[in-house]
This record gives sequence, structure tokens and C-alpha cells, in this order.
Amino acid sequence: MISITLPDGSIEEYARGVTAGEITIDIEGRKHDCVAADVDGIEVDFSTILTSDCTLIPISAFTDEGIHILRHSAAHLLAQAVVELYPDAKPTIGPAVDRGFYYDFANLDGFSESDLKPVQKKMHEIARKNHQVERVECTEDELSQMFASNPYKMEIINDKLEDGAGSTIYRQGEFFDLCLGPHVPTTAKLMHVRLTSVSSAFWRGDQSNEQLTRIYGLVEPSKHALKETMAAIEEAKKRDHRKLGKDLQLFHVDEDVGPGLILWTPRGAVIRTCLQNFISEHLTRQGYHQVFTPHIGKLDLYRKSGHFPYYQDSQYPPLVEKDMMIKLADEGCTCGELANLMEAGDIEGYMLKPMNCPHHIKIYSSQARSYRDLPLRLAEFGTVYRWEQSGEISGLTRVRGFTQDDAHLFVTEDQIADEVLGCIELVEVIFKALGMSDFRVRVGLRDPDSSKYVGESAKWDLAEEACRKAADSLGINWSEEAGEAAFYGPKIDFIVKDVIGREWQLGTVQVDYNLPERFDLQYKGNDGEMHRPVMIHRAPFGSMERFCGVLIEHFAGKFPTWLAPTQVHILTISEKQVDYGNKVYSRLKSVGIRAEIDDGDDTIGKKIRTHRKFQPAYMLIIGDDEVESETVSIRARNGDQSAGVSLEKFISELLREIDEKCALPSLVQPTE
RNA sequence: GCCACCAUGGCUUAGCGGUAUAGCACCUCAUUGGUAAUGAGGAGGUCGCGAGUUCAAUUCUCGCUGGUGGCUCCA
Repeated sequence: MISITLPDGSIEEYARGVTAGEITIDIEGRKHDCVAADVDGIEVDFSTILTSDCTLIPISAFTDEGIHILRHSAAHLLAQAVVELYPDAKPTIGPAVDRGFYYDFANLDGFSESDLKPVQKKMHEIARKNHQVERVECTEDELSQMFASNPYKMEIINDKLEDGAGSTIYRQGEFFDLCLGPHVPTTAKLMHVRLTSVSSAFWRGDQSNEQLTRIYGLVEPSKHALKETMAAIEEAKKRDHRKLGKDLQLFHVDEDVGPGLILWTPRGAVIRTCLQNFISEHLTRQGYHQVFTPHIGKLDLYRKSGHFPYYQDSQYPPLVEKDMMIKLADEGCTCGELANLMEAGDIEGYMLKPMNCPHHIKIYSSQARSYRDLPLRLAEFGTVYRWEQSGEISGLTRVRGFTQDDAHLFVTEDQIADEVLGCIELVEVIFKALGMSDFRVRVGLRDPDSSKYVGESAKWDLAEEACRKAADSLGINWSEEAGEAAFYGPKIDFIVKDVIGREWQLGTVQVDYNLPERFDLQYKGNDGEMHRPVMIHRAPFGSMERFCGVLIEHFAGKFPTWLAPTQVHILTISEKQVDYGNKVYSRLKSVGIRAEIDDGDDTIGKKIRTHRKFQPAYMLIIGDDEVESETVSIRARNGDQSAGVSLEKFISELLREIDEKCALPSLVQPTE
């Protein structure tokens, strides 16, 4: 007999050789929703035979661990269905991911979304057969035999297995796959699957490797859960900033202008302007100086900074001077030769700036600096251009031209810690003001095994410590990631998720020893000697475009009053109130409130419906009663109403709400 | 850049080898209406661009442009 400690702390005696699944049934009953068990902290299959005392906790499919196992098993089910329908297809890898699972196949060229239905049907069919999912220990020789016809599996066997060590496969019906497990006990647990999309991927994520067909899917423990997940995805799509951007007329991207180049339309420009003003207030408070610099600079500048040619692939082509262009053309210069001449520095030209730092550096070095000037904080809403790959461009979050709320701080080494802290605080203030709490913080440190970093190791230690301290001061969880540092110094990134679950880096603070070196920046210390400053790059929003994109989704288009493109829409009930309506309109405009008036001849119900589309914080309904009493009837965005409010009271409260940057419209108390 | 898919008036969309639907928006008229669509009428599209097949292409084929989902990369 062996003693099993159960989740409730009790200890039960079982015959040696009892399985994890049998104990689970004892604990949870026959109709349990568990998929595996945790035995002494290790996830195991139900078929696992227990031979010694242990602690056992069944893993429910409704837990994070459980759904992960479910997803992984669903990936196997997918592979089984695909090879049954497409015998030539070769399964490669198929892991569980954040929101579901995928499986990559070789020899499945031309597979399209319309092919998903039959595969999904096949998956249901197999699931219904209730195949036992069986774990089988195999020697390396056996594995080599079984997977001989699949070079991808063979590569894994050869690379991942230690010589001579075997591994396990999981078998369900005819199908088997190389896998460590654990898995669900039977395919019947996988009834609630839905295949979602097809895309391509490269073997082992390397673009030089063979291209594979990737199929994505969802799986849930119950029909209800699947339905909820599908509904949540639909809901998320409605918040997509690309859709809302169009509906709310916030921005436009025009084919004739170019992909990834944002045209801010008036309503969207309001949001951006408000955010920039918000930042500007803090810049003044924190002792920054705002500067303006041009959109282009000489090629040589970027040769010196290292942006050219290192990042040539992600830049717009340089602008070559006209006379030089004509001369080269006369000489029959090829594009390849031109590129070489540029790289070698034999040709001068200009470049759209990929970063603002070189220009700010030139402002620093335009004067002799002393330690008394430091820290020197130069800020600019600087627009930069980067040649993102065509397939990467998307909405506002990945663009080719964007404006950074950029700043460069030139500091002494002693000042790094304080200044990084100041930058972090700014990011924190902004995120708080906007109610963005769902973000993670990553401190990017150097990879100790890599030689790509510049600067002395002792300085790095100091800078990394400063970043850690600053992150600590946030009082929230942050993670350290080795190898995520910029080549010139460590950094702190603020990463948020969009509605589809994709992560975007927004705010960033970076410590830089490299550029001051490259540009030979100096200041005179109080010791009379020349010293080299350190630079801190920081952008609390990151890019105005990306930040606004995420913000649109964060608020689902319902912006707080201080950011709302239009704050108040005035709707008259009939033409009898047009004069008073316009008086209200003028009054609101005169105190700087963004207002619109609809004095057309639609019914009031229709007007509300029409204007709701633009999500103003408030609508004011103007009828005979309001005209008579010089009041307004307020309708908040959520439908709450408050009639008979004096116009001046409304205005003063609205101005307070705007001034305090309230997260939600608060002028109308919910009716009881 | 790669794979798959998509492109029809401002928006959402039907359709098909014989130059095209409908709704919303827009304009006109009637209506003067109290908190999520008043009624009637009208105008608006060389069906993304370029070639090819065909008597005939929005529809089929190829190329291009742009978009979507991923992969890759992001100083």
C-alpha cells in the first residue's frame, strides 16, 4: 500500500500501482472535468502508475494548467485529422499558445481557410471515437524508425534528445506523435474545438528555413466555454482600433499616400493634441526644454550614429543630391554601385530620420557644456520614418512614419538613477491618468554571453542597477530579461496588450553610453576636467500613433471627456429651439468646450442614434422646457439623464471634469 | 519580404460570362417630433489598377497596388 496526500490534506491508502486517473475519480467523481494530475509538483497523465507515497492534485480543464494541456492535446488531434485527410502532410511542431493552439505542417502547400471546415469536422469525428491517448516510452532507435519519414521530427530527435536517451510518444488510434506530454486521457475531452485561421511560419522561426503551413485553433473544456470565447473574440473585434478609427473618423490611411503613413483627421487630431498637451505640462514641470528639429539629416550624421548602415534594411532609401544623381546616371551607375558608394561614405545625401537622437545630440554639442548644465533634458514630438516590412504594417500600431514623444537627457553618471526614476514616474503618471493598468514592465539587461554590447562592464552594472531600482519603485511586478537590452545600454519597457492579445511596447526608458562616445560628447566637471555625459532616451507613449491605437481599443472609442474629440453634442427637438440651441452652442465654444449642434429636422430619437456613433461624453437635449427655463437636459454616454440643469452649472461642472481628467463622464448621476 | 485570403458608390453589402443589388449616410419635399431609426422621392458606382482569354469580363487567367490573419525583425 502507498499513502496519497489529497488536495484537502487527507491521506488515503491505495494499492501500489494505482493510477493518477483512478484517484482523480475517487476525489472528483466519475464525471469530473479534469485532464491530468499534479503529482508532487509534476504534471502527469491519468495513466501514470503510482508506486510510492505522493501528493496528488487533479488538474481541472478550467484551470490555466488544465487548459494548456487541453490545447496541447487539441494540437495533436489537429495533426491527426490533417494527416488523415492529407496523407502527404508532415506534422512538425504543435504547441499550446496563449489563446489556443497551432500546428505547423510541411507538405501542406495551398491549404486555405476554406479547407478548415473539413479538418474541423474530422477532428470532431476523431474526438467522438473516444480514442485512448496512450503514452509510450521509446528508445532512440525506435523513435528513429517511427519517424524516419518525417525529417522535422528526426531533427528534433537528433537535436533535443541526449545521445542514447529515449523519449515518449503519444498514441491515439492510428496516430502517434513525439511528445513529452502530459495529455488528456481520451480524445473525447476535445469535443469543443474550433479552427480559426491558417498562416505560414518558418521551421524553427527562421526565415531561411522551409516554409510551413500553420493552422490555428481554439479549444475549451465545454460547449458553453467555447461559445463564450467565440463571443469574446467577436466583442474584441468591435473594439479594433482600425474599425473604430473609421467609424469615429479618427484617422485615415490612403493608398495614394502610402502604406503605414497616417493621416490624422480632425477628430483624431484632437486626441493626439490633448495627449501632447498633457505631456507638455509634465515636461515643463520636470525641467525639460522642448526643441524642434527637421525630418531629415545628412547621411554622414547617421553613419556616425550607427543608424546607417546598420539598420539600412529598415529605412527609407536615402535622398541623394540632385547634381550627384545626374552625374551618377550619366556615368551609368547601377543601384548596387550606388548603395556601395553610400555605405562607403563616398556619396553625400540625406536621410529621413529614423531617430531623433542625432539631432538632439547636435543641440547638446552646439555649446560648450559644464556640469552645471546637466542634466540637460531635450524633448521633441519628433516624427521618424522606418521602412517596416509590408506584411507588418497594421493600423496605427505598426506604421512607417510615426511621432515619438521623445526626449534625450544628457546626464552625469551620478545622475542616471534619479533621472531614470523621473522618466519612469512620467510613464506612471500617464498610464494612471488613462486608467491603463493592464501592462507589464520589462527590464532589458545585457546577455552576458554576447559581445554585441558597447561600454564597460562596470558602467553596465551601475545602469542595470539603476533600472532595477526604478522598476522597483513602481510597486508592480516587473521581469528581468537578459538579452533584451539595447546594444548601447539597458532599458525599461512598458508593454501592453491590444484587444486581440498582441503585445505592444509603448513607453520606454533607455540608458545609453554609446552615442555620447560616438559623438565625443563632453562637459567640464567641477574638477576642471572634461567628462563624458551619459544619455537617457525616453518616450512615455512610445509613438503617438501606436499609443493612440492602443488607447482607442482601451476605451473602446469612449474617450474620457478631456480627450473626447467632441465633448458635447447639442440636439434640438424641433426648429422652434434652434435659436436657443445655437446660443448654448456659442456659449460652450466660448469657454473652449468641443461642441457640435444638430438643429436639423430629424426626430430626437433619430438624432440621438446618429450622434451616439461619435461617442460624445454628453448630449444636450433642447426642447421647449429648456428654452423657457434657460436650462439643458443632459444625456450621458451610458444613457443616464438629468433634466432641468442650468446651462452655467453644466458648463462649470463640465470644465471641472475636463480639468481633472476624469476617467468617466460624471455629471449625470444614475437614475434610480 | 513569405504563405493564405480579400477588394463592388462615403460605410456595410448582394450578385453574376451579357456594364450591378439592398440598407445606412447624402440631397429634396412633407412632418415640428421629448431621450437608440417619421414618411415619400432623388442623386451617386468605367465593380482597386493593368494586361490576357472571349463576340462579350465586375465575373475566368496572369501581373501590380492596397488590406486582413500569421511568420520574421524592430536601434
